[in-house]
Amino acid sequence: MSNSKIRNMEEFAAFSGISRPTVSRFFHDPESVRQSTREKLEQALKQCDYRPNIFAINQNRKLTKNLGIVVPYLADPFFAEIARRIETLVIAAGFRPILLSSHGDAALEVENLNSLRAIKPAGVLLAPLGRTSDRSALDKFCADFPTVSFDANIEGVGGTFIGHNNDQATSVMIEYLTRTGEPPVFFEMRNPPNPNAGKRHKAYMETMQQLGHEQQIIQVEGEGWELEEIGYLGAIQAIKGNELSRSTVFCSNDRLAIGFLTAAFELGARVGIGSDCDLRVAGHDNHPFSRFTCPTLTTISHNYSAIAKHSVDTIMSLIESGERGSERNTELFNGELIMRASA
Amino acid sequence: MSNSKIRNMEEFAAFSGISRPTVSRFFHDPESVRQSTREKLEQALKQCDYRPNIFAINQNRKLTKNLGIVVPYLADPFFAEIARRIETLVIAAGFRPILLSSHGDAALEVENLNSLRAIKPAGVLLAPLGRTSDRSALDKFCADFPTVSFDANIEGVGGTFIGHNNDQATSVMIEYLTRTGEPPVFFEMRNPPNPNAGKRHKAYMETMQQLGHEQQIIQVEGEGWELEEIGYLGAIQAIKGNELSRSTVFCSNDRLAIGFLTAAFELGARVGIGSDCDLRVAGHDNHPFSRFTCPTLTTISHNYSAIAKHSVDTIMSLIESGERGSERNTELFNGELIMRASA
DNA sequence: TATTAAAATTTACGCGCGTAAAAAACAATA
DNA sequence: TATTGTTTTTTACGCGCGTAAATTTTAATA
Repeated sequence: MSNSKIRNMEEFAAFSGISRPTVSRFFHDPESVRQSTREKLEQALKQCDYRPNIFAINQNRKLTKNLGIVVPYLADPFFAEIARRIETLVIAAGFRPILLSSHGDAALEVENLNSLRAIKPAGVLLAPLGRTSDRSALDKFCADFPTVSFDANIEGVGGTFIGHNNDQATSVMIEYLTRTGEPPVFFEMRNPPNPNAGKRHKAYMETMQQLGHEQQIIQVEGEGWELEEIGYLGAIQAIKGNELSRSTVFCSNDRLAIGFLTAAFELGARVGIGSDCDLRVAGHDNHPFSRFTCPTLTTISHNYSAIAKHSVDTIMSLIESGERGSERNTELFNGELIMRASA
Repeated sequence: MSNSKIRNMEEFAAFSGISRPTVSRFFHDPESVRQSTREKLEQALKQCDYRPNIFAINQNRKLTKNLGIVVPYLADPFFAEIARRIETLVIAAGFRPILLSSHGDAALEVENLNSLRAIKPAGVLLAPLGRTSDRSALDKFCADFPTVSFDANIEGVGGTFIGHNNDQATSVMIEYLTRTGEPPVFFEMRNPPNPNAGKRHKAYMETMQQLGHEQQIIQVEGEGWELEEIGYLGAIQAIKGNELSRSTVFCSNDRLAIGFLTAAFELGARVGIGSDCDLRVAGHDNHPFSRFTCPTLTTISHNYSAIAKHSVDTIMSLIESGERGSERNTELFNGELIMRASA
């Protein structure tokens, strides 16, 4: 490599012997220049490590290559996992992912969207907080930028929603639990932060009714995203207080279930599918940690890869078409029963 | 709010009745303009929602307000947790955090640093991958930007390192385990991805020798960051193969310990501190999930808040002083014993 | 009121690149 | 070789803002 004192595109153009506008086109899309020109430029690139200034690019282009990803709580491995998959796909599509977490805070969610405004994203993949979200702020944002929402569905927000089929998943789990034992009690938060909880509640009620079983719901108190702790405290109370009419428990999500297992273990209740067990506990999500609970957690998995892929594909086609995705589509992917030791 | 068709600083200056250079100074530092001027501008801001174009700002300022944060594996709740704390502090300091995860991949780590180069960060907080990192790439980066490394210490990389005192933490745990029972066997990966593992190994050897106890180390196979799985498989083998010379196990980190607990549970080995238990298992890190394992995991906690705060403080003072932090300082924070049920 | 220091304004230039229009060079046909 | 369509070059402007220098206004002091 020669002395790499190339400071801008002007100098690089001079160095490579190609005019600056052509160089500019080359960096925008290498296929848009003649092959012989492309080879010259690639050759020149090897001899000095010039990179176009990203700020100057974004300032002047109407369409940036920035793609915002907003998740409600990145410290939750579930979101970390799906964000990781999405990031990878976004990079592969030639875009720059900007990953932001709302840390469970509605004000920060709005702040994140404002941050994104400033970098003129080509599109945004948004997993909203849900109940606590500032709807009008989300609405405004979706009107200004191509947005695809995933995971949490807030009615009317965003063009397309890509998510998990809570109805199907819930009914599959109930049927499995019933066939292998008895219908479950449903264990959930009274005020869940995430909208999926409401769907699962409804699905439980309907499925149980269809199957002709009595519904029982245990709603635990607690606010925020410390779901394991909330599940733990609620389970202690439910078990100690003999609130469970049956010995099979279907938790609204895996994090609550993890807390439930901790409580059961502490109280000496044996959890598992065997006849020597006191309780069966199932979860929902296939949380990355559910493989390592004691006992391992029977759960329903999201179709992570399909949701990630479809979300990215959708936002890409929205970006290409130049639309906002005004007509509201909803695409749901079925869950998959993961049979483990806990139920 | 009046019609907010303000498109740039020029128009906003006209709207507010203040000259553009003064407006520019105001956005850079509100304290740098006279109070009466400040009030006028704040008033104007309420009537239209103008924001300076961040690309134009960064293009023209030599010093941006961008602060890069690079972690090796964001899907690990440990890093998610520390990243969350750091992000919050960075925002409070008036900087824009850019959080990047290397997803356990050395090539992506280099790619992340290149991405950061493009946005001319004022400084970077870097938790390197460790063993697999491209040292020369990291070195180059640190020479070009003020960098503070945290969590994983690669000798000679970066100016200042802020981390966890593995020596102190390890010896505290060994002493605790010994006093309440017997000295531990050490359970670790043969090829750990993270440099802390090496320090802990060394600290175990030295402390055991000092206390006059026989050292026993179990090294499990496996590559990558799926630590729970690696710990699980290794524990199955160790327990089944009767490889444990003592019944007290000190795992190199909590994620391995979580896998160990899963294995022990599956094999019917009772883990806990009581005399009716077969095994005692301790971890290291106070991983967010260690409170919810079965049994809950006795561990040594990092001083998360101190490490986060000190890392941010250090990079801020580096940025202010305009130095690269060439002299190599190392600051370690002591761990804290967290006594739970597993040991 | 005169003096002085501080703050704001005016004017003007530059950052690094996108992009449009016209002219020139090139490649592929007839 | 002439013709035609494609690619590149030349020229020129603009994006939105930082920033420097000189000037004017304002506020604080004597």
